[in-house]
Parts: sequence; structure tokens; C-alpha cells
Amino acid sequence: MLTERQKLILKIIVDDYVRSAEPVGSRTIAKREGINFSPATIRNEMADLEEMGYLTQPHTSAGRIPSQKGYRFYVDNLMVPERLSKEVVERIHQLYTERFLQFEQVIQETATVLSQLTNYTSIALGPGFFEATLKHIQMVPLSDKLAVAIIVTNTGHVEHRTVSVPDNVDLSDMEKLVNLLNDKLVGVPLYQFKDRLKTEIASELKRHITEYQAVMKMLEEVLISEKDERVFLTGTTHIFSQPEFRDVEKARGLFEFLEQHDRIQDVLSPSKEKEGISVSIGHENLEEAFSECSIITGTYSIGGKPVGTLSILGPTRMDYKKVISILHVLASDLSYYLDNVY
Amino acid sequence: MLTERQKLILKIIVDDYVRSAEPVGSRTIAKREGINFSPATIRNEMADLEEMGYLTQPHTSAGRIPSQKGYRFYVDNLMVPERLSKEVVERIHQLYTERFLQFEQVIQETATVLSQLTNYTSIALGPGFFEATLKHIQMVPLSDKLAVAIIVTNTGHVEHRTVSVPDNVDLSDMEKLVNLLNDKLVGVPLYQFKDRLKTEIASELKRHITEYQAVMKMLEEVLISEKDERVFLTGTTHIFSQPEFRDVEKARGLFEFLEQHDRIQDVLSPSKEKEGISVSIGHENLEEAFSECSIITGTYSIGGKPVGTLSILGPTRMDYKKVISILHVLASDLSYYLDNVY
DNA sequence: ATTAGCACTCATAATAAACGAGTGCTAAAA
DNA sequence: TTTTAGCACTCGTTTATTATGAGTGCTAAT
Repeated sequence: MLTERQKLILKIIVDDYVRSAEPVGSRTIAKREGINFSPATIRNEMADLEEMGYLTQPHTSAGRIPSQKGYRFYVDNLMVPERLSKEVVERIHQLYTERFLQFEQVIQETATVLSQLTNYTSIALGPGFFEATLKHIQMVPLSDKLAVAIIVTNTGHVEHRTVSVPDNVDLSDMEKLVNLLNDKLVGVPLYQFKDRLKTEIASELKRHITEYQAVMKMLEEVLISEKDERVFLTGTTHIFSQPEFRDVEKARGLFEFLEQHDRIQDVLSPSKEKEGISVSIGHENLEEAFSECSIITGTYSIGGKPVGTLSILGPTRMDYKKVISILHVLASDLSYYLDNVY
Repeated sequence: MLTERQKLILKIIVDDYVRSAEPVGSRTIAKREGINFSPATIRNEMADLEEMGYLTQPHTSAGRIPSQKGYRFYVDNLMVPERLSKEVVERIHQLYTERFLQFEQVIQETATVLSQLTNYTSIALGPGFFEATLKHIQMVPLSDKLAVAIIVTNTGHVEHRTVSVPDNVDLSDMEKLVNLLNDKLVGVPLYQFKDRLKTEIASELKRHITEYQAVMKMLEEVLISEKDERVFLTGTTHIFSQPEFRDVEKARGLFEFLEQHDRIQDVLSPSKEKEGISVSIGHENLEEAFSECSIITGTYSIGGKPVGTLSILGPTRMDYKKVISILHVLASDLSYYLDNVY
């Protein structure tokens, strides 16, 4: 267990190092207000803190920097959330007085503001539409061979894909088909499509349509989507501002990972997060690419149900108190906004 | 005018420098096969080439590197397109034997392959749908206040946006409206929507619908889109492999630009390019961010009409002969593929 | 017109020396 | 027992110094 003084010193070291990116020495700490013990005392405490694993030394004659364990303790026990400036609060509220025409646009703009306010890279995961229910389905023939299938959900999300129409299926068949699908599927959540297709729709289809097998195959293509969420990545260039990524090779590792949106989804998918804000420090991120990064994730919700995540990606030397405060306000304001609109 | 020998030397320097990224000295050139004059002679020629502006010297005691003028001459007069290896040709053909479900997917995959084969960043501009004609328009009400408007073009492209429905407009009004729009607009290219809306549709609307003004406003939102094309960016991390971007600040400049898709569109928009492949070297790109880059752009077309571009972004020290060969095959194969499908 | 020869340039690498921030330890003070 | 002044020591960083060598330009001979 840490003494109060050790906690104080650890907190000062984290705060200072986060700001300056320079190892913190005993003299620096001693000069801080509220400190009335000498550098030598501090050195002793620091040696203890290092022994316990909260601090490390880049080299013998340098000051101390927090270890990942140190950051973890800081986040869990020491950090005081930052009071947001008027400007920041203003910026956020202004954002949600706008009216956005597309669902995606709200998320995109939120991610942009999040990145601007924090000066870190932001990653937003768009709402998974598996949960959403079908509002309308439509098939628009392009030629005798191709058609566009369009799915509209109750959240206003539009999915579409182009499919090839089986031979011997004509316009009237298509019309029948669309009516059937709307009949059977409106109000049904997208993740249930697969089941419904095999049960109700299959039997109904057999009765009305001759090209049963081919049409079933087409419907599978139309109804069963792989990808669930969309990734909105903003402010990736902030990575270059961090001294820890001054080395091109390190920056490269991150960028390479960030190009793979599917893997980002795996890491940040909202199912994995409990509600509220969670912090993942260094190796706590299982992804090797993030071993020197921290990720702070908040969920946003519609009708109380978490549907997506807002995350900040930065070095472990991250301004946790600031980011968490901003993320908190932003996530709840976004949820509030979405509740009012949907 | 350059003598044959000067051309030969310039060509060797470009080829060598592109490969090695090191200034090329007279001895290196002299050792090459087919060279039967001494380093001293080569030095004289190089001095002349430098005076004429085709070469520069990083410093007094270094070899020569091509200037932007040198690259330009190389591309226009000296370059011999590279013969593609079997593997490369195979990879491309294999790509287009797949059947893609979404239009965007073809473009995306093409960009990916382009980047993989060249080891540079690729930028594809999706087909501008301004040229495309309307196939079907649909409005799906989400609530009494919101509706999703969906536009399907003859190319299978789907545009959609959420709009707020004016008060006092009910379901039957909406139905009338959709029928009217389909009546008047099917077959019309998207860029004509603005005009048609003001003329034909306005008058028709006045006759049938009470909330004339509000509905007109909504239709403006629905029909008039700002953004034209979509940007597909692939292999941005290849930038890190280039020694000229070993400096983080330079890489940053590029990445910052590449985040702004609207500005990319301005630079690469197909209207600016004549058909075929065009090369833009260094400052020939008016964008400051690209002053040390070259961009090679090819257009792809549907039905002989250029609709989008495929581009490669790399340092001016780019393997022009290789990239141009690959781009050539890829652009024409893509066009061929699209012709067959649409 | 070409080329051998040679002095000269200048980026890069290697080595050494000076600097200084910060430490750990010891012994004295509180 | 805790705190702190004092001091020797460590080690990364900076600056200066000196090779090294690739490559040049020029001149004079071929």
C-alpha cells in the first residue's frame, strides 16, 4: 500500500511527465507548491516507488517516468478529472445544436470535435445496425441481370448492395418478392434475418416462386451482411506530434494498424466495453501495435442501449484527466442528441 | 537539344537513382554495360546536363541526381515502359475474374491491388455520379418528422440522406411526391436535378401540394448533393518506406493533406485529366504538400466515357516506368470490367 | 574529343572531451 | 526514527576535432 506522500509524489510525476514528456527529477518536484520536504526525501520515496514498480528510470542519471502500472494507479486512484474550460463546453454544445442530415454525419462530426479538443487521434465506431430493425426493403432493377437491394432501418441507416438477378426472374417476380420481404421482415432486427430467411421466408417462397433456389441464394447475399459497424478515424496526424512517435518506424506500426478497419472494430467493438468510460493502458491492449499506447473508450447509446463507441488513441503518456472529461461530456451529449432524434 | 550520349547518361542516372536513392557518380555510370567512355568524359557531360538544368548536385563532392526537369525529360522521352512480370499480370487478371457486389468494392479492390503492386500510395476517385442518370427515387418515412430519401442511379450507385419532413405533410402527400419525382426525373442525369426542380417540378408541385414552400425546401436538400466523388486511399504507409520521408515532419505534411478528401478531389478530379495516363512531377502539382511528390494518374471509363481516376502518389524519385505500365493495364482492365457489368 | 592525373570539397563517421542533470549513499540534524 | 545536506558518481547530450572517402573540376597529355 502506498503512503499519502508516495501517492502525492506519483501524482506529481505523472502530471508533470504527461505535460513535458521529460523524466521528472527530485528537484523539480521539491520546487512545486505544497511540497515541504527536500529532494533527498523525494529521492528515497522515488526509489521505493520504483522498487514497487510504479516508476522507471530511462537511465541511471535521469529522473523518473511512470511505468504502465504507475499510470494505472494514477487513473484508478489519483487522477482528478479536469474542469473543462468554457470554450470547450461551448464548442461541444454548439455541435449538437446543428441538425445533421445523415446519421453517419453526427458520428463523424463528433469524432472530429473529439480529436480537435484533445489533440489526439479519435476513433468512433458507428452504430451497429444489427440491433436496428427493418423499416423498409426495396429492390431496384438496373438491368435484366442486376438489381440494387436497399435496406432502410428504423435508425435511418441505409444498407445497399448490388446483386445479380437469377435468370427467369422477371419484374413481377421481383415485385412479389419485395412485398413478401416487407411483409415478413419489417420491424425485425437485422440480426434475425438469417433465421427468418431459412424458416418463414423459405416456405413462403417455395409456394410462389419457381426459381426458388436461385432466389434464395440472392436473398442470402442481400440480407446477410458481414460488416457490422463503421469506423470513423480522425486526426491521425496528431500521432506525429507525440515525441514517442518521432521515430518513423514506430509511427508506421500504428498507421499500418489503423489502415485495417476490421481489426480496429475487433479491438473497440462496444460489446466488449461495459457502459461508461474505460481506459486501456499499454500492454493492456492486447494488440501489439498499441503496446505503447493508451486507449480511452466511451460508449454512446440510443434509448439507453449502447450502440457505438467513441475512443481516443494516444501514447501511454496521455492527458488522461483531460481526455476523460471531454469524452464524458461528448458521449453523453451525443447520446442525448441521438435520443431526441431517433 | 541533348546529344544521344547525354540522353543515355541522363537515363542511366534516373534509373539508377530511382533504384538506389543515392546520388549517382561518374565511376558508377562508367562501369555500366554499354558504356565505353571514361568517367572524365561522363563528368564533362554531367556538368553540361547540370548547366542545362536536368541534374543537380546535393553538394560539391557528391554525384548527381535528376532535377524535376530531368524527370520530366525522362518521362517524356527516355523512359521505356517496364515489361510486367507474369505474376503481376496474373494478379490483375485474377482480380477481375471475381464478381463484386458493390460498385465501390471494385474500385476499392483495384486501388488496393494498385498499391500492393507498386508499393506506393494509391488514390482512386470513385465514379462521379453527376453524370449518372436516375433509376429510382424513394422516400421512406422513419417517423412523422423524419424520412430517408434514397436515390439509385443507373450505375447502381445509391445516395441517401435523412431529411426532416415538414409539418402537415402526411403519408399520402409523400407518396404523391415520390411518384411525381419518379415521373419527372427517371432517366435524368443528377447534375440536371437542380434545374428540373426549379422548372417542371416546382410548377407541378404547386398544383398538387399545399405545403409547397416547405416541400420545395426539403426537395432541395434531397436532390442537390455537394460531394460528387468518393476517395479511396490505400497503402498510405508506403510513404514511410521512402527515404525522402524519413523526416517525420515531411511525412506529416503529406498525411495532413491526405486526410482532406475534398482537397484530394480537387487535385485529381477526372475532368482535369485528359484521357490516358498523365504524370505530374514535383511542383507541377500546384499543391504545396505535393511539391516533392509525383502523381501518376490514369482514367477509367464506362462506355468510353471517363468516370473516375486511378492515381499513384510517390516521391519524385518514383519508378515511373513500372508504375505507368501497371496503371495502364489496371485502368484498361477496370474499364473493361465495368463495361461488361454496366 | 577523350582521358589520365591530381588537388580539392564536403558529408559522414569516429573519437574525445566537457557538461550537467540527476542519482544513491552516508553521516549529521531534527 | 525520519529528514536532509553534502558529495562522489553515472551517463546521456553536446561540442569540437580529426579521419575517411566518394566524387568532383581542371589541366595537360593522348
